[in-house]
Amino acid sequence: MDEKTQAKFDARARIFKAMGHPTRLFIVDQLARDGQRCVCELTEMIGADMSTVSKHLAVLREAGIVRDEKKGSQVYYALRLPCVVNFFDCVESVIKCNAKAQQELID
Amino acid sequence: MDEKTQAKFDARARIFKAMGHPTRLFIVDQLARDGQRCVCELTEMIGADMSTVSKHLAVLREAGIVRDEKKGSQVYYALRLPCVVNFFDCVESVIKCNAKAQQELID
DNA sequence: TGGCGATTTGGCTAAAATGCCAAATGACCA
DNA sequence: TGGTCATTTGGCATTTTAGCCAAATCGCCA
Repeated sequence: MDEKTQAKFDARARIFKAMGHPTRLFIVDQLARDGQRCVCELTEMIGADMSTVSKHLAVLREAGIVRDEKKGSQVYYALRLPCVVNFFDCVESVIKCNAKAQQELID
Repeated sequence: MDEKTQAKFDARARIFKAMGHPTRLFIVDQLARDGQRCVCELTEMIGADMSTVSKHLAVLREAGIVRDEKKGSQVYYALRLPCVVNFFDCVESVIKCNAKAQQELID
């Protein structure tokens, strides 16, 4: 694999890696539904330490998946590109397909 | 986050995590193009140890993204659901959007 | 200005992911 | 059957991630 190809797949992988955590996917899902949420709202929904949620948000931000906007002392996050939601349909198909294959092993 | 929600996002995250590595994305891309490839072909394209490639393929297989088929002494891998390729369009948009934002910082 | 609430950052430990080598397994052919 | 090629598995060192606490920032209002 040449250097350019490597760089291309590195960049792509960074996006997937950023989505590859249940808490971060939950955040993406929430933002897709509600448009925007502040850190404290997300923290309450998730039920983890706020510093943990803040770090997850930083991962998403650094990957370019979300953007942040300060409003007074609060910081609101929103999806930068709504298309990331399209991922979920296919992911659900994979999960369904997995479940079906599991079932067939049992039958 | 209740237990059921947690499980749902765990399952989703597993798929993204499996795609979250440049070598594995390269494999997915190749399989999307060529339909199927054996381990030795992929190993040569990637230029890593065959055991490393085999382990990456195992990650994709366990996530349900690829399936394997033995043909004699070789093992061919293929995408289980072609829709995963749709991911790439949006990922490219995010990358383009990131590049644009970077550019604007410089200007 | 002092203090409070919201958020981020630093630091630390435990867990998971990577990638190589070496060894085991499996299929095939002489 | 012995040998060889393709693949997987085990083991190990190194790096990266995750999540908590404590401390530092930042904005705002009395």
